[in-house]
Amino acid sequence: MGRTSDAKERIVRSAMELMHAGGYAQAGVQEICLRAGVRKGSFYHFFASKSALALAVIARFRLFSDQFFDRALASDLPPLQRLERLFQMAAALQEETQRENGFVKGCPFGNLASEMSGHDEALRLALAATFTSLQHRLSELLQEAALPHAEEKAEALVSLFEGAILLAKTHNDPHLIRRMAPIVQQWIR
Amino acid sequence: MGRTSDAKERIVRSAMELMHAGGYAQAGVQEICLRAGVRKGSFYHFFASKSALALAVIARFRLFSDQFFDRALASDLPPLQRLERLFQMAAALQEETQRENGFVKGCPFGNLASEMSGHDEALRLALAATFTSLQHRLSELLQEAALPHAEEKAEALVSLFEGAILLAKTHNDPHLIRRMAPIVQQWIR
DNA sequence: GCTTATCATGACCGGACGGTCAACTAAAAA
DNA sequence: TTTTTAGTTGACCGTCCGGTCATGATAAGC
Repeated sequence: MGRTSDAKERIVRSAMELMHAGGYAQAGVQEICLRAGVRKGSFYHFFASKSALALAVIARFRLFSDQFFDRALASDLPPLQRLERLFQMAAALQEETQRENGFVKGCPFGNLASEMSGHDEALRLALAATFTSLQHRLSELLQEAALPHAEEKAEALVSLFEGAILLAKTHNDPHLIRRMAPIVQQWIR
Repeated sequence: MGRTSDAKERIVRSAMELMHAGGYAQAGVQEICLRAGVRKGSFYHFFASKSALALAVIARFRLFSDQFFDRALASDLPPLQRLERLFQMAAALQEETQRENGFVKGCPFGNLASEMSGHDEALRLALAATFTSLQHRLSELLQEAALPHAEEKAEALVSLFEGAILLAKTHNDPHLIRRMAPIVQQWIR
């Protein structure tokens, strides 16, 4: 019943772009609506608050990242080569955002985590779950490679991965992520 | 000539606390002044803008971090054990901030970098220089341990270090940083 | 003690912020 | 076709934002 609309979808897409590029605080509700072609009144028909939108944004980014990790870690290569492909693909992604925006946007989860996890518990938990998910995928990969202490090493790999993206953003040098690939190869054996 | 004052100092200290705990956007000029016991008019006597203050805050944090790295990497231990001490000390620091604030504050540089380096070039450069400084220290340490590819490995270690702190903040689990210590030992050899 | 440069004060600015609401429109279900 | 319900609109709210400025207080240098 009632009319249908893709406004909610447009709002989420708009918020994904703005929050990824400028962070949560920088992305104003007004600005998000403007880019989505939606009036602010409609925004609050779909979302109870800005932080509720952020939750939806994180969920949507996870769809992207899950597909990304599916491709990066696909079983068409030996485990350690998949790991290298993960870093190479992440580097390529950040190189692309640098070409388009002039600066490296970084990881949407890492960015929101450092900005929000101190004062929004719901967002913090959603972000933590995202990192845990990647950790589990990497842990399975390391187990497949018959490496000991897979869980702990996977945690370190996630740290290295997020840290490399953060440094790439800070130096505005996406190639930094690429330099991690051979080191990971060497370290993980 | 003219009167003297420690108001500028109080402002910087106040801003360090608030920006570390809540980030740049969350720390309002008003709130910073309130905690410093200074009226807002005085603030703009000492600082041209909020982002000028942030620059001073970063510089002041570097004094702290330089001392921190001096102690962590001091030559009273073999190189690799100094590296372990770095992670142990960082973990202890985040454990302390968690006890005091209820949540892990994370790295002041990493937090500001992910929030600001996309839209404030001066801050970005100050933050990048900070990471480069740590990288150089670690590179020298690795060279002292006669390890090849010291510069590249140092870059990876900085990534791992910052990433671990970011994950510790996201999971609100400072112990995560401690778990990196043995893995670094194993990886770096 | 007078001058002078520094610091302090508090009112004020325009605008942006997140959020609200009652009235209205339109499409799906009956 | 009528009802029902979801979606749309734009004006509006109070608050806080970073930033300004004229005026007044105070201590250092002479």
